[in-house]
Amino acid sequence: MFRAEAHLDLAFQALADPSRRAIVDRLIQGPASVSELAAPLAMSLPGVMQHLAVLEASGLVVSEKIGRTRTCRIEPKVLTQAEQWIAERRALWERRLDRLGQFLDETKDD
Amino acid sequence: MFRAEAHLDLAFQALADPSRRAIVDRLIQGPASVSELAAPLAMSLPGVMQHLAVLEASGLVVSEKIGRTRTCRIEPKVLTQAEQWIAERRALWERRLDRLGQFLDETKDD
DNA sequence: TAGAAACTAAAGTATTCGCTTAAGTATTGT
DNA sequence: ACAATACTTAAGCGAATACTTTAGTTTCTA
Repeated sequence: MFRAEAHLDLAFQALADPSRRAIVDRLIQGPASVSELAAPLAMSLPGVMQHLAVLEASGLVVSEKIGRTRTCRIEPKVLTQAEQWIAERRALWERRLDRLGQFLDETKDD
Repeated sequence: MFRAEAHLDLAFQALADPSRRAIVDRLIQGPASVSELAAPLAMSLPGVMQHLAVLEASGLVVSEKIGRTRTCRIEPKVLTQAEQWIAERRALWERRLDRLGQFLDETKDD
């Protein structure tokens, strides 16, 4: 059974962890190696690798290995999809509030 | 130890589950009781309650019990904060691409 | 006032998550 | 060739998740 929104599960799940958001933050500045990403995190290298695996599975990050170093970079498409899911809901919510306010205005003289 | 971004952990974590996103989707249309939220979900009522607890803990949803029914509604503030976290990163990424393109333009005549 | 309705609390379970340490495998510099 | 560098794999472990069933409590309604 396939769900169309399954990629949003992975994206939001990936963003739910502060270490992974820190990695995204770093990669926003530009590509980085695994060790560069690991340096500021109080964690073993395999721990960082596992976070990277989650980020890659979600499509937020892509990487390529050249020689002995793997270079990671942001793939903004999924970031945009997650943003849009929220933006659409917020827009719907605001539109509903508008209709509600309009209704109250129209019926306030009774 | 308190982290300023801890509420983002909870917000993204809450949004990472399809049942919880379905609840948010429903509440965007307007307030609903627990049973109304549970009806479309293939899950026991306590299961739905647990999802609601996660949503309330994240601040995405608030609820109030009147008589024997609890009415839930969306609280859009946290939704907006999550959206903004992503929007800021995407903006930074695009700004970086712009600078990169500009640099390449300025140095292309060699 | 008895019973149905709407939720709530508690406990159990299988799976997943976020780490760890230990032991690899390639690549690269001397 | 040898050692250092940069990652990778595997296994293990405690805590958190996502449910379940069972057994309540409170509040309405006939």
